[in-house]
Amino acid sequence: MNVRTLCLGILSFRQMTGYDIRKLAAEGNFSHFCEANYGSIYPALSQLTKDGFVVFTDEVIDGKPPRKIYSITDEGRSYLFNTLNKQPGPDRFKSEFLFYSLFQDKMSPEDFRKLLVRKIAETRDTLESLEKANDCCDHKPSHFALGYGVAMNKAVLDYLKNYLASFDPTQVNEADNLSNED
Amino acid sequence: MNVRTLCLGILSFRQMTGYDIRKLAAEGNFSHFCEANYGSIYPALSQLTKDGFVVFTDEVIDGKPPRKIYSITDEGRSYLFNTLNKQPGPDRFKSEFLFYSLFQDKMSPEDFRKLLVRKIAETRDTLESLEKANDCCDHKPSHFALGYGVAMNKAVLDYLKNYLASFDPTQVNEADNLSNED
DNA sequence: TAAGTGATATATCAAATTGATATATCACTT
DNA sequence: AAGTGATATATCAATTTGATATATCACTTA
Repeated sequence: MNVRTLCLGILSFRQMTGYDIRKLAAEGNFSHFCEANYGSIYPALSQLTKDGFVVFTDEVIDGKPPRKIYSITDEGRSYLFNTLNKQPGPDRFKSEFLFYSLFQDKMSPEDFRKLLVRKIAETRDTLESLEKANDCCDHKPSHFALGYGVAMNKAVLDYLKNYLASFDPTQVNEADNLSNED
Repeated sequence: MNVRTLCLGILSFRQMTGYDIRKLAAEGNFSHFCEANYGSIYPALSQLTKDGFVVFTDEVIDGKPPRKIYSITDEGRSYLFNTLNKQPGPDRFKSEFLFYSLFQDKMSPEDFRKLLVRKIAETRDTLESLEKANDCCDHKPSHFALGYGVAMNKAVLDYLKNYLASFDPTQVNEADNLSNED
């Protein structure tokens, strides 16, 4: 699935700017199962416009910077649902943290413990953000995806906490004082 | 983390060919937390050779196709461990399946059920492969990474099974007859 | 024994994507 | 008045993907 389909999918919910799409796809709760940046979103929107799958209106309000508000067309909608009839590709999971963990025995125990503590804090933040989104959101299909993320991150958090406990039983709650924003 | 660091890390365990690296990084149990293809691995190995971080010997055995066997150098090792001292980037998770699931209410229940059943089979296969690798492997740090994958996939499998049950209680075990290889 | 299939192995390349950066306006605080 | 951070569009080098080309070897099958 490419960024064009991603944009089309997001625009099928409501019209918005490229900036909005990027926020959903790189920071918002969409970002937990897809990703995209300006460098791929803006070209994708140009291509989709050329193909007639989206249209945009130039919003020029005096005293405000101009925006392009994109909406999906009927052709875009049928192209999207056609794509959705194909088999989805496999999930992709990449973890630099796990790669680092392979060299655990080449680091000082102290360094690896720090890595663990940081990861626990990061996972807890992700989990909280997903749970919060799940509470707020009233779009039923989104609950399924958010719940998937919650289940996954809960399992990971448990796993990491147990490992930290076995690693150094006195320090289990240190991650409580660390936020992702550091 | 780029493919150069990935290659360096893999070569720090033992010398091997580009083909071997690709197998580990795209099909083997490494593939569960990092990914790479020929198109990035071979250029990476060229660059690493130019930088003096790896060296290769041309293995020319008569009656066998020639191979380039890459090994990490001392400079490569210190460059690697230097990289490993930096903070790892966040985990990345992308799921075309979850993106599709957002349009659940735009599909027939039958189509979405098929998607679910397939995903359950896929997850079960991944889980089995990780558990098997965990049993065979005697490299301690790898157990941590494999266990992480096991925990994650177990949670996902449970979640999907429960959802399928609530979706259609009579069909929970249908996924048992489906393998990933279809 | 000849043909075919699948694994091993290196390599390249167009297309897609990332990650960073440039530019500019607006809202808000200091 | 200056500075910070959010909004917004856009571009681009570097990286990566995904596909393909080429060739050999091991194995099975006809």
